[in-house]
Amino acid sequence: MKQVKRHMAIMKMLQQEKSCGVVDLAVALEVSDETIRRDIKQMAQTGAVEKIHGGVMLPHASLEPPFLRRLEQQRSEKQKIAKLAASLIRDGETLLIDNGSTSCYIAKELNAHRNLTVVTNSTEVARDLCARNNNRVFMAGGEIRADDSAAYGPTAVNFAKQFTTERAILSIGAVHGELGCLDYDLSEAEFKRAVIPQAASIIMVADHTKFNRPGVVKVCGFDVVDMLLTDRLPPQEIIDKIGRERIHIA
Amino acid sequence: MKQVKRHMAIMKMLQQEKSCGVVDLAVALEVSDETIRRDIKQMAQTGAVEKIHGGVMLPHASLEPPFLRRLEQQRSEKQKIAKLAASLIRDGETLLIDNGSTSCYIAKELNAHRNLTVVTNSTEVARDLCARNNNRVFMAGGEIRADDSAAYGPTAVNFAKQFTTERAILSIGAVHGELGCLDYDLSEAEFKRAVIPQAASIIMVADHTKFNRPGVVKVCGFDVVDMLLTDRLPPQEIIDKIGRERIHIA
DNA sequence: ACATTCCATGTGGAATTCCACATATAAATA
DNA sequence: TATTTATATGTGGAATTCCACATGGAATGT
Repeated sequence: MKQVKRHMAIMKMLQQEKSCGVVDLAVALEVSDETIRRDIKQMAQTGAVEKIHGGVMLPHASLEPPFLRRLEQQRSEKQKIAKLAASLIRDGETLLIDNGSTSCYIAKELNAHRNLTVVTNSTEVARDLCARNNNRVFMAGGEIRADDSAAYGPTAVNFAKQFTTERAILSIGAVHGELGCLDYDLSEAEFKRAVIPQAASIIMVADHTKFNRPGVVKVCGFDVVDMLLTDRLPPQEIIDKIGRERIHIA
Repeated sequence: MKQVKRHMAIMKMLQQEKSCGVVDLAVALEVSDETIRRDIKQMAQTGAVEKIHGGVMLPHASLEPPFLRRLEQQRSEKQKIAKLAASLIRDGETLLIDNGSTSCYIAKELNAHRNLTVVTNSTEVARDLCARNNNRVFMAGGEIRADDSAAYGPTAVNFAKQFTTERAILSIGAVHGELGCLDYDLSEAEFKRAVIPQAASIIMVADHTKFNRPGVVKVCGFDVVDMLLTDRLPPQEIIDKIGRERIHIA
């Protein structure tokens, strides 16, 4: 069984059992204890699970399983994209970062940057960045969604609209050759639409599984996208619409 | 050397070294390895430090050392007060919880409660409670202070003023027989003053070290306090002012 | 097709952690 | 004061984790 499959399997088992032993997992997935330990180590680094002596458990007081699962999907691709994003950002910039699994990785990759000014609706991003390197963090208020512990709705939108930033980094749910940038959730889409005019440069981040997926809510066309950060070259029609020079492969 | 002293010593050493080995600590503090491990275990439960194989380190992306230190001071007292607070709260209540070390413990103790509606300016409290048991959490936005990752200022105040709750649970910095309830920070005091009229019942939480301390900013008199939760009986003049029946000892 | 490189996995020994029990010290009670 | 109770600390053995190295297989390049 492949590594990625195992990680998903471990996540699934954790939702039923809330904690699993290393030996049990090794037997169930037919690999050595040590391999399970290495799996666990990687997953713990991203915060998807928490290590305990002799096994794993879901993180103590943290995000809901659906979000944790999204965090694990295409993890290595998202981490590569995050590294690329971090390399584009210089110390002292002003950023708007919305909520999304890739955004969480970006926040972690920005751990060496200094004097950033960050506007976000994600408690994850806020907590990661505010305690570091003289950054300033402005967090949008509102009702915190249990799913991903981020704020949406008019309060969050109005808060974010106060700011003008050099860049906005947006995790997009789907990129479609005909329809442009789409999302699955209305609140998320509305938040993105509201902040797009506030940033001088729009950076979309999306791993390759987002290409030509069936999205639900339109966020924007390709014309507003200044950069698309991804892990593979998208289908030709998307390249034509965005322009090859604006697409950066991690 | 006493347990509490050791914990503080470990915190201090961590700020210089960022990670310490169990054996090194055991030698330095002249106790057995196992004792250090037990210390570490307790401290890790509160989130003050993070366990690693063979030692401890500061939590990956978390609060600043000053707040972590406050979290460790009078830990067992604060935990007792938190348990008492949790026992007073019933499922389904609406609460306002401000930021403070005791508040963080209260949020953790509320892990079994269901259907709570919580208004807070603390990302710690918000994250702890939003992912649990069908709670609804409303987080105040604004600039996030690096020290304790909570929001203060007019944005946070105006947000909180929208709500009316059954109880407000406030961590108070100092309780003075003459002056009433005081705080050390103007922003914190202003936030508390703003939310006091919004709650039907005001619960102050303060461990015994807060009694007759020299506070800086006045928050309110004793007349608005419906309950004082603490770990020891305060000096007589405070008892007279608040009324014995309103003081609850954990 | 072959060689090379890279990454995932398995293995054994050393270090570390956990657990149960014994002992010592402090706090509470009669 | 003496007795009890609770809490903190030390000890030894079993289980667990880490680390370095060896092996196998997949991807890449020539």
